[in-house]
Amino acid sequence: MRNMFRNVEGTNDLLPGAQKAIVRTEIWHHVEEVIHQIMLRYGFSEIRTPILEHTGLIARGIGQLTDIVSKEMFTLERGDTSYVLRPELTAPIMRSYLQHHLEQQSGVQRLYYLGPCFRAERPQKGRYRQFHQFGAEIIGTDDPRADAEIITLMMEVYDTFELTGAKLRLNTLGSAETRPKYREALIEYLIPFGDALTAISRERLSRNPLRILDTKVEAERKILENAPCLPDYVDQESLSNYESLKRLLRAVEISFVEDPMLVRGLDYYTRTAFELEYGGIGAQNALAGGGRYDLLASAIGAKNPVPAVGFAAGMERLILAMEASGAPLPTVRPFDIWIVSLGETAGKKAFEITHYLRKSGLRVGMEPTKRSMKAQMRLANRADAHRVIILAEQEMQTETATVKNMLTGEQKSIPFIELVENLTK
RNA sequence: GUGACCGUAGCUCAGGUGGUUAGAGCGCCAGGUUGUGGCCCUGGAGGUCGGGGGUUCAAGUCCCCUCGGUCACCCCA
Repeated sequence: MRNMFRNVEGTNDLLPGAQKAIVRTEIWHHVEEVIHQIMLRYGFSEIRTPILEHTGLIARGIGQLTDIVSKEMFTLERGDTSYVLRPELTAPIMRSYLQHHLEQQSGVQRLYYLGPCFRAERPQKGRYRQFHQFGAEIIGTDDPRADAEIITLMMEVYDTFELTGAKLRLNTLGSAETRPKYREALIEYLIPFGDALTAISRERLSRNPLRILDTKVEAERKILENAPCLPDYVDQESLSNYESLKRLLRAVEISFVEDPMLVRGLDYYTRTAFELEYGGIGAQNALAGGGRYDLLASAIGAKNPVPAVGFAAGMERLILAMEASGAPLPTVRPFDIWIVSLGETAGKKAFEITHYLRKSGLRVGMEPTKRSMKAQMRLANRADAHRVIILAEQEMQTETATVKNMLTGEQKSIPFIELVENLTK
């Protein structure tokens, strides 16, 4: 044990039958499958981009001064090129959209994704160095109906998993033109408090003052109660878009709370910003977040602006929340048949029968060992097999298989040639 | 990056003030049924007590260092 390698800090091995849902492969299969189905139903198509991207894309897309870029990236150098393990997927998807000229396709693009991301943060509950995000983007329109559609899609996922008690928070960040005005007003308001702010907030005051808004420090929250309100500084068009969005959400009975303090940690967001919050999965309580990012395309080199809106969600946090809330988790499909054999000739026959039963669609198990019948029966029982086929000397002589129903204990003999037909009917 | 707590069998954990061959439950394997599971009974395998150093006649137990884990700050999905 002591000298063995172990998985890298902040990463997880997913195992079959694991106790904790978050590392159990069966749960992941189920959750992924449901997400694919929902995305399909909402008219979104899957996009898969590489895990490796150029560092420059991420730095320019997400913003040089953001925490993600300034201290949380896994970068690797090779020759004189710098690569990064993607910390999120919105920038890579916009890169791919631009690179492949998806704007030339008819209509807006509805894309979704699901895959691993990497951030070099200190791991804790709900936060890992390799984690998995799924999300969706609507690229090519600034219509508030797209914003509403993204939010309804996101909510549909959590509804489907019967997760109740999540809180949707909503805000508008305004346009690229009005944001600086609010920024100045906020700085002006906060400067007199000087020492009352934490060191971190004082630092952010010059670099990224909006982030102070979602501080957890009680004293700072109190100071912020009378701070200038973001929506008051927002331009007329953003405001009317925001009103439209709220009307659309109310029309389809999506409940939300407006939170003028809500901001996002990535630079590319404008106008709509939202977050889905859930207590009970530790300090990392954001299940998903997103918003409009009309500036991203330009930031990474597009000639013309490309309006877009999307959400990103954490798989681990979703599973953690499902587990915490007692939402139903999938069970493992039991075996239809388990094959038990004694002796060499019966063993060969067992292999053959296993093969043909599997070809006919049944889930069939057997263990290629020479263990006792008792031991093999125990395995069958543990695999939750409905029926067991027993093959030993007697069966080989009569060319019939003994088939035992594990629920009733009842046994019958079935000739080898009728076996597949008999068991599949 | 900072801090707190925790590292004893595969898993969950017991092991007052340091003292003979380190324990339990679950799990695993085998036997109780010369070819039959679940329940029960019996037995067995499995541990350099995270690692290193120190104090001591004696350390799982005390001290130091180190590695690992968990949670929190921060940040965000």
